[in-house]
Amino acid sequence: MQGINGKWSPLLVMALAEKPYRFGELRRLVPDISQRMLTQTLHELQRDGYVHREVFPTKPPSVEYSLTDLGRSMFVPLYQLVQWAELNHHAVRDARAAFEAAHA
Amino acid sequence: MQGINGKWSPLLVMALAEKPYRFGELRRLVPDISQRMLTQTLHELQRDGYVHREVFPTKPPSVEYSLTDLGRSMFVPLYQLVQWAELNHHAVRDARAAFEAAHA
DNA sequence: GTTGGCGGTCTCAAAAAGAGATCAGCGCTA
DNA sequence: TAGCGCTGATCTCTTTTTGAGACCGCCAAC
Repeated sequence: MQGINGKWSPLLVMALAEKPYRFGELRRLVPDISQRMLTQTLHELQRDGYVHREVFPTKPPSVEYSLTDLGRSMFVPLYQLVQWAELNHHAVRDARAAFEAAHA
Repeated sequence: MQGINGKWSPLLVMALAEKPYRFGELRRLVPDISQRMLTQTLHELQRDGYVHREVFPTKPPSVEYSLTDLGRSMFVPLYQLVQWAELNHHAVRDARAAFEAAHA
């Protein structure tokens, strides 16, 4: 499991799978991510070839991030895992509640 | 993506998918994990219902960890992602090398 | 009687993450 | 023309997480 480490990388890949987004849009789209971690995580995703970064010379300059072919190909199995999580998060919640009840 | 956070959880789930293991076996099986993180991660996996912990009153007592049904069901999409990573780690390596060459 | 494996816990240093201020450049408005 | 805000970052400071390693009681083997 290299590259998709950290809790933010998968969220960003999932967001960018829909369509390219700009920095500020991602910031609003991914809740609770700090500007610092957004910069840093996007940089790593770009370095590892998952994400393409393009600067448009508007005023002020805007920066668009999009998935590369590699990023899109990872989205396929990543999406399966996210689907599983959405189907089963209730089971995790129940297990956690039962566990904490047992250890009261 | 709840529960499978941290870099150790997926590795432990992958290991336990093969068969149940004891604490010391997991320690040897998962390279570079510290005893501290192994204890802590197994505890979280148990709390969230992915892993079952059973103590056998041998001498000294042995503790066996195994996947629950929930854990096994997560293994399915997790395995897909690991497969993808194994097929594409070279692309990531190449991208990283190219990136660092460009920013030399 | 000393050594070693077992499954952990405790302490302390290092690394990572979060919060918030700051930056330059330009458009807008007062 | 003086302020204000938006852009995508970066810098500093604090808090959280992780890693490294010592230590624990128990017992079996040597």
